[in-house]
Amino acid sequence: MTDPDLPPRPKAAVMGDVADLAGVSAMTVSRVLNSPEKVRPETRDRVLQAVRALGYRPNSAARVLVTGKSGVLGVVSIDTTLYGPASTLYAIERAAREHDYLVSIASLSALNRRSIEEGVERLRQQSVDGIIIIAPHESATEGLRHLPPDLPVVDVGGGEDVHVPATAVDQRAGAVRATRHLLSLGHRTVWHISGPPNWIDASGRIDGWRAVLAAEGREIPVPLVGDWSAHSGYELGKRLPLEVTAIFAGNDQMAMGLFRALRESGRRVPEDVSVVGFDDMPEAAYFWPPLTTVRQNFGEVGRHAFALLRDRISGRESERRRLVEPELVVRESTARYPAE
Amino acid sequence: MTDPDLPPRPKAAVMGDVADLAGVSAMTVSRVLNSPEKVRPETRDRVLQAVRALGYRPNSAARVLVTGKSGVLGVVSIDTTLYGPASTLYAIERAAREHDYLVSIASLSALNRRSIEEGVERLRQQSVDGIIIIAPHESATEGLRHLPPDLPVVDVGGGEDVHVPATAVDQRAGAVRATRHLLSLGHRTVWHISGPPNWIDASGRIDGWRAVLAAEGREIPVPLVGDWSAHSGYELGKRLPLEVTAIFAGNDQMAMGLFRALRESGRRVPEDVSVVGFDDMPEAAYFWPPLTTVRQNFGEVGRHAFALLRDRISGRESERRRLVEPELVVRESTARYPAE
DNA sequence: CATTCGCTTGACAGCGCTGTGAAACGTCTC
DNA sequence: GAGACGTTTCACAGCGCTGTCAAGCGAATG
Repeated sequence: MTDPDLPPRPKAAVMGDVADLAGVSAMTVSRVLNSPEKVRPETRDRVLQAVRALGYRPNSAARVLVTGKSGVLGVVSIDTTLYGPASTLYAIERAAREHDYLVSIASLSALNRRSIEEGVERLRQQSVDGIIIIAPHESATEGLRHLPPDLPVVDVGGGEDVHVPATAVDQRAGAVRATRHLLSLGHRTVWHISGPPNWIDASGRIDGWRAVLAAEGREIPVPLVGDWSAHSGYELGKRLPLEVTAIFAGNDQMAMGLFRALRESGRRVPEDVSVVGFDDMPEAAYFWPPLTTVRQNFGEVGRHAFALLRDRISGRESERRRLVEPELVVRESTARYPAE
Repeated sequence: MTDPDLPPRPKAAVMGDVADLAGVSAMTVSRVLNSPEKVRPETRDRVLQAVRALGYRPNSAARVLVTGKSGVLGVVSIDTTLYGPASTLYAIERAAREHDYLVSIASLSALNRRSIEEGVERLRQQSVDGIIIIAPHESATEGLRHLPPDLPVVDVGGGEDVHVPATAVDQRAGAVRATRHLLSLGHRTVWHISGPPNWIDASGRIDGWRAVLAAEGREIPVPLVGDWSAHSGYELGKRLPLEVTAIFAGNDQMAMGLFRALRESGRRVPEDVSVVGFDDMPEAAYFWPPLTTVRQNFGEVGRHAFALLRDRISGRESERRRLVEPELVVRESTARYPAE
């Protein structure tokens, strides 16, 4: 950091100042900073010394202006307060940092095509080198269709028909595992509390769940539609028919609300009803009872997203779509039925 | 968005192109974009039309180069996956968006002075107009001392002796309310499961809790030190002496882990033990039992932080430090003792 | 000893935008 | 009809950096 008790400070040093002090031309200073191997060691040291002496800090705007690369990437995301997006964003930021990229964020003001386009536009105006979109919602797929073709974009958690490189957790596979697990415990069928309509992961989970039930010839109950919140899990839980013995909740929060509803109606988990969640948020192991759930590796998703974007930016070819396998974590909210 | 099926596209239009098409000089185009009132309406319309026709998008780098303002602000934050930082960040981003600022993030790789300085430096290199620091940790206070003096910085949730404008939730007041609430229910004293050492909010909560007990002449138990996680709440809960009847947990997650430990040892909440949390995360109302807790309004904190930074950037004077009042939310995890 | 070669360095232009001062153009006044 | 004035527009310079191409230099070659 610069010395705090320096005199009034004339002005931040620029490349020319460094050049003068080192007795070289500006171009040489630029070279020292960008491709040091092209400068003779002694010159380089002299320049570096001048840089330190003046506390010189390259002006990124000037560099961007001439190179056209900003070293900044944008993330357009829905509510970054949600566990999934927050974790993904965090992983992206870490990966970006390792490769000397900075991350700018634009959160969505609404879930529609316009809002996505707006976010992209906002980032684009700040000349980001590329954009990652975290918006697992139908409307995003819509918005993605109308992107400027020259901008590297990577989609996270979107639908299958997205025409940009994409990565996501395999929601369907997760739902399949959850449902199979419940059936294997002896349950006749499995109910589902789903995420809200038009959310990609919500439909993926419904698909997987339904497919297993169909394949096994089980009765397929109507899914109860929640909004990801514990509150909705609670409300839907209160309306659950008495004969239900197994429930696959669309995420951990809804499972939590569900727990409370079941308890209030005198049903025990897992003795009377088994519950599986989705996400494996850090708290899931401390639910009562500890929640059996499907773990999504958001860290990996974030890292992939960044890697894909990097490939796109540098013009490299890369996979079109990369799925991350979810993992069933069995804890104590599921049990054999009927109990032995 | 630009038309996707345009021919190979010669090159993005620049201001000169717009000027030519509109039959004016570049300066006039610039004026239309920045201070439209200084341009005669007819000219303005002609320019605007040319802008649209060419899909012209101003080059921010060039603008930043000459004006020195980037319209980007940086946020240096600890783990943005935690509820508090995530919520604050989100609120900042929303406030920023409303005022046409973009937000870049730099998360901390470690909790120490170096790491903060690194984050600040990374953002500074991208010429952000100002920085908000979310790092409620002693080490941040350290790092804040060594900031470049010319950079507008606002601190969130830091200590009281920070010399930059700051905003925070009044942790002490929250702890006081939580502790008083428990005492008012008849509990002899209140135990505390605290956040980890050197976290500003952890110490604020300890202070408030201890102050109330001292003022009331109650026994002051040794605080049990956790790490904010449900896991630590659980582990500490297992070691809780039998005579404990009231606990003030440093956050909701630890309260959750604590619930499980209490339950496993056969103690009922709230009949045998009352528990108060801190944060009021959205799930707190669906704990079993629903958690009495102290609500922190992170949205307000984020908005204040942005407002303070804006004042600093524009050279306006503003408050030195602005506290947000927390609110006690009484639910069902606390009860009279002994029960009536 | 003159010539060539490879490495290192420098001068200059230009990236796209905005601030400055001055010119151009009415409009109004005497 | 000339002068004064306010408004609108323009030409030019320059923000700080990097790419290009040419010059400088010592070493190696014939």
